[in-house]
Amino acid sequence: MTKKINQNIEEKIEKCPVETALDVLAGKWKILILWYLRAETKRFNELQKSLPRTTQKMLIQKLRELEKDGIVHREVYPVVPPKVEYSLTKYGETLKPIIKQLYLWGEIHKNEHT
Amino acid sequence: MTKKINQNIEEKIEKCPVETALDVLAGKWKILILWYLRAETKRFNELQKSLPRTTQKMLIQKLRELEKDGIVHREVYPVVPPKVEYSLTKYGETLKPIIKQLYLWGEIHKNEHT
DNA sequence: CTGGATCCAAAAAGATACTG
DNA sequence: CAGTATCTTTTTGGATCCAG
Repeated sequence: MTKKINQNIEEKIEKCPVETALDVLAGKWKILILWYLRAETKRFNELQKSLPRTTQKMLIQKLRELEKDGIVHREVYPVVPPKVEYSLTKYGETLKPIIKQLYLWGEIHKNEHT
Repeated sequence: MTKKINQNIEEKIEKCPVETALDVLAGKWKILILWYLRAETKRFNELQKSLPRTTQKMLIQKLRELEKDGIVHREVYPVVPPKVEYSLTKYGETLKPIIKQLYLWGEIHKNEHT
């Protein structure tokens, strides 16, 4: 236990802050998921429609990782048919400026990039 | 009727600007490479030292991709021993605000992230 | 029907040895 | 010093099946 903690501390010391952010955001589709959750809570199938190029499996997988990292909140309603809503946590909200910069860049350069 | 159909088509066809940015930045280590090139030209082995947790192969592979996308410039000096320098292009410089936001976020949250 | 799990193939990333 | 070549591991993609 102590060994593991020390390992983590060591890693953190030499780790660049940019890498800290990437630890949370790396992984395909994650940033895009946050983008679509930026303003509102969404049901699972709404997210699926927003991300037509991903698969159900990947979406679930990435949502679980984001949930684990405390970025996304998952609310299950015990109803029939099933209903699950996803939203940003307070912590997740702090990522918005990053997403916004990505959006701004994309807006400007979308025509240059085939 | 027609209106609704058009709306749906638009939504499906149009790519979100965030995705445009991710097209260029996705891929492990890419953003970190840009971070280390943000202020200065670096030789290949300097980059390797800056990114101790990546492998030579990945570094080369990602540098090639960034070069292909016009973000990084590769300058080869025909000397012995070989010397290759990497730097941001003008286009690459436009990504700096994104990197800066990632840095700022990491600075603030590096201690919260277990 | 919605949300999720499982199996298998493909692609990306990692480790390591070798070269001009 | 700056790469290649090759092999193993991890991540992602697709299809299909399951529970309520």
